[in-house]
Amino acid sequence: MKNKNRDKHKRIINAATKIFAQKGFFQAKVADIAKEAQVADGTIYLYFENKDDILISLFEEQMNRVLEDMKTQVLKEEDAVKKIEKFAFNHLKLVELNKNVAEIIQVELRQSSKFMKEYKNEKFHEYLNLIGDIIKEGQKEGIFKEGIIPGIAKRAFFGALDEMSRFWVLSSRKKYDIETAAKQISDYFLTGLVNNSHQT
Amino acid sequence: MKNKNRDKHKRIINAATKIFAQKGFFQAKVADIAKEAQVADGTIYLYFENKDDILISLFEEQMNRVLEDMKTQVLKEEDAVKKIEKFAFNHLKLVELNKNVAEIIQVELRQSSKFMKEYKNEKFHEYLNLIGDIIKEGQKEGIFKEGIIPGIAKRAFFGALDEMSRFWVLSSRKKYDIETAAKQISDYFLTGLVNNSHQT
Amino acid sequence: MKNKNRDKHKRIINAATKIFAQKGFFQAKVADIAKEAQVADGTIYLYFENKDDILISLFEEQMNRVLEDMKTQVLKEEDAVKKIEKFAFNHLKLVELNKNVAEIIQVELRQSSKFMKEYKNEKFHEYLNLIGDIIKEGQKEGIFKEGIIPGIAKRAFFGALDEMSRFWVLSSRKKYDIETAAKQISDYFLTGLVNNSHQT
Amino acid sequence: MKNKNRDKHKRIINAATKIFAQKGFFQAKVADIAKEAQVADGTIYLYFENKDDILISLFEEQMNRVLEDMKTQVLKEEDAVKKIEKFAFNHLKLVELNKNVAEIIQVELRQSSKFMKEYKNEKFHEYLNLIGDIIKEGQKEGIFKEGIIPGIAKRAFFGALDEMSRFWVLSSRKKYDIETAAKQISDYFLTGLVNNSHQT
DNA sequence: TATGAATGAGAATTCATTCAT
DNA sequence: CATGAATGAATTCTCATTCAT
Repeated sequence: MKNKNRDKHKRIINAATKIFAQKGFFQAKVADIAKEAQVADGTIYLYFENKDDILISLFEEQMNRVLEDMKTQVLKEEDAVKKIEKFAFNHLKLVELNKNVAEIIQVELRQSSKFMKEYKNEKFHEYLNLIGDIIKEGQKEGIFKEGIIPGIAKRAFFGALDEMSRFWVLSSRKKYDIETAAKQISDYFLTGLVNNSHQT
Repeated sequence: MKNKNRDKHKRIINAATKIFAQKGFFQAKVADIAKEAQVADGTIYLYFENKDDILISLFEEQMNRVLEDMKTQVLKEEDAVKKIEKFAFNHLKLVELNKNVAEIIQVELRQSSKFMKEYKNEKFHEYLNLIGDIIKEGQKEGIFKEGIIPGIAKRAFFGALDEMSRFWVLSSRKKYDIETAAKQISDYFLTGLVNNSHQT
Repeated sequence: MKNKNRDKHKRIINAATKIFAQKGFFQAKVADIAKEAQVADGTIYLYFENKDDILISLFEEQMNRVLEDMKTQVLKEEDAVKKIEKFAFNHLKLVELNKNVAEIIQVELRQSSKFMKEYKNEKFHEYLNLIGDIIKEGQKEGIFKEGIIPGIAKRAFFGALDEMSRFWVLSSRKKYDIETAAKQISDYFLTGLVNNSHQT
Repeated sequence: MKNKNRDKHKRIINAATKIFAQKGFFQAKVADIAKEAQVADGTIYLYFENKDDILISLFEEQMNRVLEDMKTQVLKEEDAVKKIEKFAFNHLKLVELNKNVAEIIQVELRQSSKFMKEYKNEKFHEYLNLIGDIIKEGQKEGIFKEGIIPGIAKRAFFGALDEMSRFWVLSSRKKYDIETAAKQISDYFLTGLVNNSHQT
């Protein structure tokens, strides 16, 4: 019984993930999701309050998974530099493995402040703070410059990765492979664009 | 007559900018825009094909302005490093001055691939390429590392600035001032987070 | 312009009157009303907030008419006895002339306390009070017994007439004619059933 | 087993009585009734054909009780005058004791002709005929005027009582007590409003 | 050109009823 | 007999777009 419930809930979430990614929240019809999940339209409402609730639940659940994944991976690394590199690689990897989820989070999450005023996206902040914590740790260890403001740096780093993923998500084929992109981006942040050996 | 036309067109674009920023594209009603622009609902359709067209035109026109602005500003600087710094500052400045425009570009532009399949967002690519060109120029001059892939770096830099603006746009009050944020972000990209004087 | 608006408003009210009377409020579809009124479904919502609002407006407007009618008629009579008789006749006459309106007021009005909690049916109370006033007047003139409680008597009299109309409204053909019914009912109330010449 | 069945049937009827009275037939959900009766939604359909059938059964059963009650009480009285008085008092008493039943009969019964075309409300006519019989009896005995048409008078009397009950049922508190109201109403019908000692 | 009343297709949601367990 | 999860038909209301004035 519990299993079947779980199963249907999951089927709906998965269907919604696919449909929302395909069409976007507003253009996705509840009927589309039901069809994809192979349940009746009404069944959706046994598991979710309304259309908004599907999106919110989807966020929560997927973000939970992503968060766990990332935490585990990052903790494996010892120093802050490695952690940053790992984060970059992992983020892009996760995006590749969950294109639909990524697309929704990228595209629809941004609207959250519009259509779900009360919904505070805590999971997202947790995710951002993983970066913030690495930076603070790096500063404590003297590896990262003192002047860096973690609240800005975490966003900058996330934004860089995010824009890269968007590029992938929205274009059909990848121009650069994950390893390259991750290495490039973490390198920019770690050592900068400027050529140190160059003398002006 | 031509003037009057221009005037009404502009009034509608401005109204749409405000309304779209406020409610998002899908939740903004054409009637809302008409009201804000102080024209009749039907009048909108004398100047625009349909609702989508309002959004597209808005992008084009606003992006044109932004592009011109940015080009002029960046050209004033001599070397690539200064140009990067200027770009960062200017971008955030523009966001502050055109909160509504920024919000639309941030939130709604992302959906563009969804609801306007055929619309290729060239202006945005031009904007991105401003960064790409600075980087290439820097590389040519030997200031920037050779290994940097401009196609990736331009996105990373834009993404960093963009995430910062989103933070501003979506939160009501700014935690960091523009100068600080711009300096921080361009510094990350120019010289990295890593403390060079630190010996491991 | 004003005329056309009035016209459509009226057409919708009339259509609603017919449809509500035929099927009852809950089983009447807005689409039915629109069809009957020969307007598009959406047009209804230019003139009324929602389905409830149609019913409420209908009440208000029809009751206004009925109230005016009745006031004028009753005022023509001089003494309370004649007024009571006139009221009875007029009430039944109005019911006959506006079968649909009567049916709605009879059948649907009763539910008002259920689905429109906030709607205070003042018109109906005004109507009831027309009877109450006649009774008080009769008492003041010494024609009616002092012990009569107008608050009860007005309801009793109205109830008697109303039940009679319900009988007519719900059955297809009238068993008794209006004059007879009105005379009978007002006689019951004026002089009672008891045969005074009879000696126990 | 039979007992248990009866019990569940009764529980459902009682629950339905409460819920219908509270919300009205159309706004009452079968699930509400099931919950109130502490049975599963599906169980209802083991005892009743459908939602309509619940209402019809409810009428039948409750009206049977009311009818029996009233017959017994009225038969105790000897003459027609007393019987009328008794009927009035009893009716109002029954309404008070079974507010929910009264509310349903008052509000929902009126719609019966709409949603259950084939359902002929015989019990109600039996109830009405109790009054009719008293009147005929009174006429036979010479107590009541010959000119009175029982078919009209029974409705008038019932309507008067019914309107009074509606007033009670729909308002939260009673303004007049039962004895007063019953006495007033039966007096109106027995001896009329007109003051016989008054000389015009 | 400008208007805004009218249109009607479209979508979310509800809930009586069924049926596998 | 009892359950309650699942169904899907049905209905209200919205809003982009049109068109007569």
